Amino acid sequence: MLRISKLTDYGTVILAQMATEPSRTYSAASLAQTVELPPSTVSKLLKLLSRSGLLSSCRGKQGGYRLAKPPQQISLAKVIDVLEGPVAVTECSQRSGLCKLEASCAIRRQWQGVNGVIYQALERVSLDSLINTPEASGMLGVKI
Amino acid sequence: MLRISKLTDYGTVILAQMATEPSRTYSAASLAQTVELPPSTVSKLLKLLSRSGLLSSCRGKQGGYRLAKPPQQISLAKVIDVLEGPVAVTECSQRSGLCKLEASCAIRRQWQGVNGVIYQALERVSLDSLINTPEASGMLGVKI
DNA sequence: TCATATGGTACTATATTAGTACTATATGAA
DNA sequence: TTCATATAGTACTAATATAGTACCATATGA
Repeated sequence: MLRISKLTDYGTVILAQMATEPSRTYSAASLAQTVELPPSTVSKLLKLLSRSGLLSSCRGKQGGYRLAKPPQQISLAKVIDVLEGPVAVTECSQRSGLCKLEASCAIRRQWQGVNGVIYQALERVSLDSLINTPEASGMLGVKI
Repeated sequence: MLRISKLTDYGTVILAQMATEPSRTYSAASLAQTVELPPSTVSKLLKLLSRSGLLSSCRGKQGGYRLAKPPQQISLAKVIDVLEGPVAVTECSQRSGLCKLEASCAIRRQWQGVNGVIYQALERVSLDSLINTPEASGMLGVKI
């Protein structure tokens, strides 16, 4: 499968929505309505994104969330990192000491190479390119 | 995280080991010993790999498993596909009808593009390159 | 002062993953 | 023929991770 979690997926949908009007402030409730997800789930995600600095927030009446940076400067790699931890295709590509096979493993370095390539691909995709690249084949300049 | 499962990871370790002597027949027990994993787990993986055609098997004395194809023809993408299902970074990149947001989702096509790039990277790595490319930076011809 | 909105935390339910055990079947050699 | 060896299939349990929800605290501005 090699899948990101549903919550991370939701997070990208929410951020992409916010990127359509980057200077606007969105309440959790209104975002939940537009992206058609449970308010509690959207709220949870917005809190996480805010705490990690991807969003800025304001409480009280007229409060809400907005992008802390321009959509060009927020990558999928960063979003994944914030919502589910660093991109690590295998245990050993995150940091050493996690996998007990490490010492005898013959292919650790190779997996790290693969991980690097995948990370780069995710880093090249910004919120901006997410909403302004209608063709899937236009992503990353690669034919699929 | 964006991680493959531990079992899939183990699978690549086992297959890489088998690729060092592609024509040899390995018993589950001997493989378990060399890769330092529980025999029952190794056995489970070998059964799965055999059933899906990546390995051929022979029962009885002197029996065991061997690669069904040359190491150059077995890719990480295929191994992942066999052990945990098709590479699908998001629900919607596997096939339509899985994600309820599909109709209104603005970024589905973009995720499919990202998925395609990742799939290609995994398809370019064969068991052969896994054991014959000591430098992580040599993987896929990309600097990391 | 009060409705609105985020901040933090804790909890529960569900799903997935990992690991193990057991029985059946095939092979080859003594 | 017998028996040790080895895979085939299945089912089960335990552990972990994920998803979803609820509650109360705190800040804001009309």
